[in-house]
Amino acid sequence: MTEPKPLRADARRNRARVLDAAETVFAARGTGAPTEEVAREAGVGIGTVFRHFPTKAALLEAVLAERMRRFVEEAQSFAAAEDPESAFFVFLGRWAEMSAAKNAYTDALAAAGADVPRLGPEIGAQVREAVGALLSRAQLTGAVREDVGVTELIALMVGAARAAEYLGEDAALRARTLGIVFDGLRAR
Amino acid sequence: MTEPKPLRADARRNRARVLDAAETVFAARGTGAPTEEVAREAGVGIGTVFRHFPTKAALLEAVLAERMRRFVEEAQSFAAAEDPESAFFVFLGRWAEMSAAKNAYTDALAAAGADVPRLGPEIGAQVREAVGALLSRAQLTGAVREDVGVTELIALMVGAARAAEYLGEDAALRARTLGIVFDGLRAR
Amino acid sequence: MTEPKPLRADARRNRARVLDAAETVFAARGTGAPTEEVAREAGVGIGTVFRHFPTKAALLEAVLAERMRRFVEEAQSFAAAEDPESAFFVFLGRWAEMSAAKNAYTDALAAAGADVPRLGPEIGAQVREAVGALLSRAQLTGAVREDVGVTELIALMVGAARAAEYLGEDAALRARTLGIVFDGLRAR
Amino acid sequence: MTEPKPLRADARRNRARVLDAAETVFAARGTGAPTEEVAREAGVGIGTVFRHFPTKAALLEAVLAERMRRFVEEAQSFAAAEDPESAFFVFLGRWAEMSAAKNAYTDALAAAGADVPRLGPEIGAQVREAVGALLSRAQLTGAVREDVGVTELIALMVGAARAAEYLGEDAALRARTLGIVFDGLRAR
DNA sequence: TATGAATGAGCGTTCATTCAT
DNA sequence: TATGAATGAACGCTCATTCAT
Repeated sequence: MTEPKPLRADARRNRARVLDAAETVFAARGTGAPTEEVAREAGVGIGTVFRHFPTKAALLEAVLAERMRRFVEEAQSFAAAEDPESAFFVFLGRWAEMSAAKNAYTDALAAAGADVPRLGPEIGAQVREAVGALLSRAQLTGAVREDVGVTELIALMVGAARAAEYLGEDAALRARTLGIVFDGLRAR
Repeated sequence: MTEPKPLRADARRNRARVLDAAETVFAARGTGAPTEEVAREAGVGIGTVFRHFPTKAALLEAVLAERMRRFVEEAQSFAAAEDPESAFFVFLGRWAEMSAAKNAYTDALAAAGADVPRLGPEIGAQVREAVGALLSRAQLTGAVREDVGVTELIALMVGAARAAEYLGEDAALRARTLGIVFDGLRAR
Repeated sequence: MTEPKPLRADARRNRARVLDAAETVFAARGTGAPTEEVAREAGVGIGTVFRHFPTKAALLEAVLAERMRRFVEEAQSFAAAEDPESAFFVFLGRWAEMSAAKNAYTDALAAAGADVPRLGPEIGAQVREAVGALLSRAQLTGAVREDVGVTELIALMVGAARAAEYLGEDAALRARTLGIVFDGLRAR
Repeated sequence: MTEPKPLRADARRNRARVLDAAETVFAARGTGAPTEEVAREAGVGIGTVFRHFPTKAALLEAVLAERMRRFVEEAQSFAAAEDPESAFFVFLGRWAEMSAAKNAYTDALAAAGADVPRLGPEIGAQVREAVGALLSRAQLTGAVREDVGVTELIALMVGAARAAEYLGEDAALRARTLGIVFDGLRAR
C-alpha cells in the first residue's frame, strides 16, 4: 500500500532527491517555503515534485513519515545494547541533539501521537513501540522510575527537543538542561 | 522608543483593539491568518491596522511583546509570595498550562532569548529578571538545585509548554509529565 | 440580495468595467480566456477582478446574468408595440442578429431554462415571462400557431442564434435561413 | 494526404483506439479534458497518443473528421431510399437526435463550412454533396420548398441540433420543436 | 515503436501593502 | 485619521509536450 508501483529507477531516484530537498528546505526556511524552492534544491522541475507528491500537504506528510522511519530505525539500533540505562539516556541525548540541529525532527515525533490523517496509525505505533522497548528495559534495571509511561516520555522528548532548539549553539548548556530532565526521569 | 507619540485617545483605543484581535486571530488560525481577518475581528478597516503597525511583522512583534509584558507581570505577582518553593512551582505550572492552551505564549518566551531583533533587549532582560527572582528565592530555601540558571530554566519552561501542548486535553497526564521535570529541578 | 452593499462610486464603476471587459473577452476568445486578459481589457489589476468576483465561475455567472437582464429589457420594450405580429418577429430577428455578432448571448438564453446554480430561478422566470408575453400576443392575433409554447420558442431561438452564428457574414443568407424558421412558426 | 504512411497493423490499431477513446472522453468531459485521460481510456501511454497526433489540436481535428466521415456515410445510406420525402425528414430527425446526445457532432458539421483549416476542403464538400443529394430529391418530389439551399439546410441542422441539445431529456418536446422547423422547410 | 517521467509556461487565487476618498 | 478598493507579486497546481528508457 505504501509503495503501490515499482517505480522506474530514475523516477525513484528523483523521488528521493525531492524528499531530501524538501527536508532541507522546510527545515531551513519553514514549511511555508515555496514548493518551487524544493524543486530548485532537488534540481528538478516543479512538475516533477507534483508528480511524486500531488499536493504540498502530501509532500509534508512524506517528509514527516520519512523522519519517523529514521527515528524508529535509530531507536531499534539502541534496543539491543548491553547497558539498557546508558542506551536509554544516550539515545535520548543523541536524538535531542539531532532535533536541535534540524528542528523539524520533533514535529515528526509529535505527529506520532496524533493525527496527520494520511500517515496511517501503524507508523505512530512503531514509534511508540520502539521508544517503549528502550524505556522498559531501562526501567527493569531500576535506572528509570516506574511511573513513566511511553506517552509521558515522548512528550518529554518533544519538549526537550524544543528546549534544545531554543538554547541554540551552546552544547554544554544544552547538555546541562537536558541533564535536568534526565534526573527527573531517574528512579530515586 | 516603544511609544514615540502620545496618541489621541481614539487612536490608542484602536491600537489596543487591533492588538487584542491579532492575539485572538493568530492564536486561533495561526500566524498565517490574513491581516484582514484581524481587522474584521477588531472591527476596524484594514487601513487602520497598517496605520498602527506598518507591516505584518511589526504586528506580530507587538503581539509577542504584549505577551511578554503579561508574563513578566504575572511572574512579579508571584515574587512576593510567602512560600518561595510553592510560588516557584505553582507559577511554572500555571504558566505551562496557559501555554498549552495558547501555545504561542511559548514563542514569546523563546523570543526573549534571542531572535526578533526589533523587540529590543530590555524586555528580554525583564523576563530574565522576573523569572530569576523566583528561581533565586526558591534556591535559597533549598528547594531547587543550585546548578540551575535562568537560561536553563527558561529553556525548560519553553520545552515544558511544548510538551504540555503536545499532550493536549488530559490534565492528569500533563500534571504527571510536568512533575517529572519538576523533580529534575528539585535539590536532592 | 443581489446588491448587498451600496458600493462606493468608484468601486461600482470598476465592477461595471470588469463586467464589460469580461463580456468582450469571453465573447472574443471563449470562456477559457485567462482572467488576466479580462483585467487588462478593463484596465484594472487582477486583484480587482477577484475582489468583485471571487472566482472565475462567479464572473462568468455575472456575465450571464447581465446578458439575461438585457434580454429581458429588450423583450419588454417590444411588449407594448402596436402590431404584435411584427413585434414578435422583429424581436426574434434582432435578437438572433445580436447573438450572431456576440455569440455568447445565446448561452445566456439557454441558461434561463436550466441550471447555472447560483443565478437563482427568478431571472429565468423573467426571461420566460418576457418571451411568453410576446408570444401570447402574437398568437392572439392569429399570426403564430397555437401549439407553440414558451419552451419550444426559446429552444428555437437558441438554435436560430446558433445557425446564424454558423452562417457568419452573409446577412441575406442569415435572413433567408431565419425566415424558414419563422415560416414554421406561422399559423397556416 | 490524410494517411501519409501505411502504418503497421498494431500502430493502426492503436491509432483507432486512441481516436475512439478521444471521442468518448471529449464527449463526456468536454474538449478541455486532459490528453492523459484519453490515453488512459485507450489503454496506451501518453507518448503513444502524441506519436499518432502530434498536438492536442490535431487529435481534436481527427475526431471531427471521423465524425464527419460517419455523417456522410449515414447521409449516403439514405440517398437511395424509395421515398425521398421521408428519407429527407427521417434523416434530419435521426441526426438531430444523435447530436442532442453527443452535441459535439454539431461542431463537426459546423466545421465543414469554414474554420478548422487543417481539415481540408474535400470533406466539407463531401458533406455538402451528401446532404445536397437528399435535399434535391426531396425538392423534386415537391415536399420541400425550392428556395432552400444546402448552406441554409446545414445551418438549420446545426441550429436544430443545438435546440435539441438545449431541450434535453423530453423526447416529445424535442420532436414538437423539430417539427416546427420541418414545417418551415415544407413547400406550401 | 511504446512508455511514462520530466518539464515549465500558464492559470486561478491569495494577501501584504498602498493610496484615493 | 479611518476606510476599504486597488494593486501585483507570489503561490499551489495543471497539463500539453518532450525525451530518455
